[in-house]
Amino acid sequence: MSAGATKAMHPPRRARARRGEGEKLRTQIVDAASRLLVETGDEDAVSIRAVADAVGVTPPSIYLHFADKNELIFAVCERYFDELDRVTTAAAAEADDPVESLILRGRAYVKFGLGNPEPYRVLFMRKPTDTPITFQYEKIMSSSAFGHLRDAVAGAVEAGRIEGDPMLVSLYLWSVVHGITSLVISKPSFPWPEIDGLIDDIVRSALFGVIRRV
Amino acid sequence: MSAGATKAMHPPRRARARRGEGEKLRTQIVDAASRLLVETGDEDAVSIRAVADAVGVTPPSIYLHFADKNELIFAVCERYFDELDRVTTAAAAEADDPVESLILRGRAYVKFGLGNPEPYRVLFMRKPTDTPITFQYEKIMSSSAFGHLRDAVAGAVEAGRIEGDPMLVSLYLWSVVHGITSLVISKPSFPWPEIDGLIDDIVRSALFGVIRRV
DNA sequence: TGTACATCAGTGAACGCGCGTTCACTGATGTAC
DNA sequence: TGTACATCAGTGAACGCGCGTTCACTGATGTAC
Repeated sequence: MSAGATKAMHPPRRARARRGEGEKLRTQIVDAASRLLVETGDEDAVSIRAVADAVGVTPPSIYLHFADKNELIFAVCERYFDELDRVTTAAAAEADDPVESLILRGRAYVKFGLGNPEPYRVLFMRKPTDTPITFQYEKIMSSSAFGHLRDAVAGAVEAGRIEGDPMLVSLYLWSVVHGITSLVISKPSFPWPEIDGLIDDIVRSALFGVIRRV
Repeated sequence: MSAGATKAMHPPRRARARRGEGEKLRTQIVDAASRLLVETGDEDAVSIRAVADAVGVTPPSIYLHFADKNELIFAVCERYFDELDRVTTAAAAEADDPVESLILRGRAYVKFGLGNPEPYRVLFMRKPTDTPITFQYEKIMSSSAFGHLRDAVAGAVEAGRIEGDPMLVSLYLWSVVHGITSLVISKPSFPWPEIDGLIDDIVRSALFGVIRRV
């Protein structure tokens, strides 16, 4: 047994950035943290030490770019939040009909969550912390992704396809897609039916209801 | 400054149980853990040490009744899970009409969650752990509270008031109530409308849909 | 063209913390004789 | 009625762990003169 082989293998030390390129490390840190979050599927695995190790630097280097761990996690969140907005917007654009577009948007939301369960958990299922950062994050929440949903709903209401207050309907639809997403993430061993069919069924039920009309 | 006053005040040491009454401690431990969970609103605050302290015993005593921390948390979960089943069943019994009964059941579910946010989080928003215990818990999941919902939905379908597969409709309704409950718990700083009205609106939308019928 | 120097991009070692868990033990209490 | 003893219900002290964070430092690199 050769000495050192039993110890954890470190990736090669990262080459020091050239002068004026110190900001490169920041991006690499966020990259590594995102990768760790997805690969381990465990927020707790994204520790300062683990991230530093993944990048190939020492833990104190993280503090050259982030005031504390929260700020790093927040940077990771921001990325996935933007990505969620992108995929739902893209999906919604696939249909001209406002109702069909909402269905596509809902489906894309759930699929994003199930495809990125740990990021989704961090974004929407975590305990709210008491930092000002989190407050900003809440502001983001109420702008992009949710804002686009609200606009789409408002359009459907104006077109006479949906009835109700656009804000309330949007909160309702968000609840539905978040509900199934977070349940499947939290309870993978529950005997779920085939997932694509389930998503479709739920999104349609949300719009059309389940009451039998006589 | 009197010596000792600056240290954390310990509650009086618990009197040792009489012979044959060792099981009393078990109940007291679960009581204390539940209380801690609710009072601190933070699962992480429910540590072996904190629970032992709250009961008035030393940490190793916990291991006289629970194999590990997981088993203790599970005992606490079981309690709240039973309570959830109780309150939803009671609420549903308040109406004869099957649809109205479902509305009451849904409302009670959300109110239970918002009234016990940290227990609700532990029950339904946690990461699934890989212990056999958790598997049992999943079995419980599929029995009592969810089982009662499914029975109620099946009844409404048989009565011709609701259409669809009872299992799918139940999953759908669960998604809706879980969705709004968990969002409000996770995002308290989101600009929610008045909560009772919101719950009612969402539960009704879930049943009747939001599509305008021409 | 050469050299002193400020600056930048990090490093190495350590801090204190609270955690779950283990292990050998103790002292009160009921029971057998 | 008295005493030895097994059992029960705990205790006290310690273990190793990984964590976030801090602090004084180093060594390469570009720039001014």
